[in-house]
Amino acid sequence: MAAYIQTVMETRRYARVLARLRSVGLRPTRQRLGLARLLFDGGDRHVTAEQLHSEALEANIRVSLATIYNTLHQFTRAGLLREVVVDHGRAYFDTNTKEHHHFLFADSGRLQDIPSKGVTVAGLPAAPSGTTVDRIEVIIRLREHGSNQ
Amino acid sequence: MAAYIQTVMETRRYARVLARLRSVGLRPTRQRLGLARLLFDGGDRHVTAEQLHSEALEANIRVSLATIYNTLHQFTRAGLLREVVVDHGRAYFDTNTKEHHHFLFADSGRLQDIPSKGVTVAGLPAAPSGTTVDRIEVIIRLREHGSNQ
DNA sequence: AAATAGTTTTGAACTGTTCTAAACTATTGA
DNA sequence: TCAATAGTTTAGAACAGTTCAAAACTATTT
Repeated sequence: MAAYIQTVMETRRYARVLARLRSVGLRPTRQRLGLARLLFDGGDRHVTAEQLHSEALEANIRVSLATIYNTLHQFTRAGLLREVVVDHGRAYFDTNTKEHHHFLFADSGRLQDIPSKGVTVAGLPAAPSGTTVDRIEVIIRLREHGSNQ
Repeated sequence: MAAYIQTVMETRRYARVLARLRSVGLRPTRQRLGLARLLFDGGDRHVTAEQLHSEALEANIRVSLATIYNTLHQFTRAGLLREVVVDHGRAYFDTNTKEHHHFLFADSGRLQDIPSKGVTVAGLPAAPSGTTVDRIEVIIRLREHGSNQ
């Protein structure tokens, strides 16, 4: 019985992911389905391309790194992900696409959503003429104690 | 007379830059003096390593790119510069080391200080235990009109 | 089932940055 | 003033993350 329920759930998930890809005009290929499952099944998360790649391989989803990059960018363009800018040329992709901000653990480079809903940025000047605000990113850079410098 | 005044001013500037380097314990080498002049004579500015390198060459300050990187990091460690994090692994160094924020022109990658003094971030949660806030960075990502996509 | 349009792959290329070891230079103190 | 030293600079190789190009493959359309 447990196995049966498991199967039903899998089918549901599959259908959901599939619909999601269709709705943004991306063919539901084996790779994209697999990656979407890793990204969107479960809570919000942040991944780098490299991280997602190893996860995929561990989960027996055979994908090249180039496809990881393609897919992350396609998903981002489709609004399914949001790219977050952090140091040393490492891009994070965040499954939480709502306006929100981040803690950055400086030493480890790890990124974490800021839970509070109440964060606001006040006193901003108008966007320079000829431009519009795309989005506001607040990064709170943290220093971890113990392992100083 | 004009030439004389010019000379006096140059001497002053030189002395100031030199004192600055000494005060942070860096030997005033030809390269560091030259770069410091480019960075700190005149208003606040943002540069990438590459930019500063070409500027230096144009100004007949012969420096290797490796030294540019070394110097930018040394100056940053000494609190003379502040590193600002922007996309695609391009680091900007900002001569304005006071707490302030940035406009990022998405298309060109150009960075601009936010003039307003009044910007505040409210409603932040406490730093996770074991960490302290190093600094808060607000980046307002702008889309430029006309050249869409 | 064939034609097509879109996707994936490998591997090379590219960019920004760091590293290494040798050459060089400012500082110290005899 | 000169030699010893400690710190600095350099060229070039190495590296990491990312993008690109072209051929092989696959979903979709007919």
